[in-house]
Amino acid sequence: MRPQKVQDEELLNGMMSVLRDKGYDGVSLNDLSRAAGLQKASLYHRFPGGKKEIGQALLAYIDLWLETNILSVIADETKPPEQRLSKVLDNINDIYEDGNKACLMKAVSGQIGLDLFGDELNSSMSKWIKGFTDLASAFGFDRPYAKKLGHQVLINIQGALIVSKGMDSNEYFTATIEHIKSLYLNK
Amino acid sequence: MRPQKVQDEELLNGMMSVLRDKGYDGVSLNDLSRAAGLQKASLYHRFPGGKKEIGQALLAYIDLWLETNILSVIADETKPPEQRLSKVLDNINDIYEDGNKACLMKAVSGQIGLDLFGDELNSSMSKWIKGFTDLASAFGFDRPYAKKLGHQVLINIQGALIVSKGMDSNEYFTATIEHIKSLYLNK
DNA sequence: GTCTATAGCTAGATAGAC
DNA sequence: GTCTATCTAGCTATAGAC
Repeated sequence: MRPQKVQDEELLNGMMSVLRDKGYDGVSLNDLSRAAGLQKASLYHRFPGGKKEIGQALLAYIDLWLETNILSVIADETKPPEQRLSKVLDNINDIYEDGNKACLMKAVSGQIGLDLFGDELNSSMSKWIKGFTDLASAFGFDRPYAKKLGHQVLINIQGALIVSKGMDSNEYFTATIEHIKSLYLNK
Repeated sequence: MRPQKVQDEELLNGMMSVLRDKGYDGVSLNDLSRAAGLQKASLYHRFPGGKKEIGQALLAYIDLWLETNILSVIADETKPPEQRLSKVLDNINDIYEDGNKACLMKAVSGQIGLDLFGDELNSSMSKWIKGFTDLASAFGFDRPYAKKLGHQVLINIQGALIVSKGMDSNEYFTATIEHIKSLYLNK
């Protein structure tokens, strides 16, 4: 077996970046190939299903990030809820590079992306919402209000990323993270 | 002068719909041509600059909608602020079809769209924010809080549209419109 | 497993008839 | 002003050498 020139993680990270920047429709296999450090034909060896399979792999990769950096942190009942909130918001700042980097979910939310990845997108969003709903419950909010908070976290983050891009300033994202924190802390 | 087969408004409305659905990168001139009811070459007669000029025309068309249906409503001091709020939220529900239709600003918020239309996008978003900031001032909120509300309206609408698409349910959008209303009314 | 080369197609854009 | 026909470049995807 000839060894892989580029390991899975490095390859996925490179392609993830360019897919988030350009969106599923805007990114080409040449873009992905360059970002991965492999020729197009080699990408097809790793992902026989082509562009669609690459999209699925990246959505699965983000889903793993979500489980590790959001859901498992929230579910860790050995830590106080304030500490869990602080940690997940730090992780969110990291992955979105303080608001300068777009979200993969947005990148696949066009008509074609919904056709190809609708189920995966729905699943990831449901997990975000459920996680932040559970966190609100851990803070002691009643169930209806906890659900409202869960929705609002995802909505605010997605909206703040779009507005930060459009206004060419991450102040909107930064303020939104603080706003989310205050929603949980100001009882 | 041979008469136009399709009038400007009809043509722009058709192209606007498909551009919002597919995004700037995802929409083709064939798509736009079909939606406009004109052949590709005829589109180039109307818009010599091609796809880019069509994007600019549609952004200008939305800007006109924004002035008419949001900004001028908010600026109408002959009506009480509660009535202006109610009217602009109705108009927002209309243009986004109760959360089932994507936003043009999101459709051009990818890397290529930002390159081509960054200034126009920034200008439109600034107007949204300023409008809803002014509306908050009319409700009597102090300036810092009014600015915060202005940001939050745009962020919440953009986020709610993405989440509604991803979750395949407009309940998030509908709840967000109600949430925005409550932010202004609950002093 | 990776590569070069290329097939087959569709994209955006243009030429020229009417 | 609109149309059919076409150009070139880029796209996704594949073939086959190493």
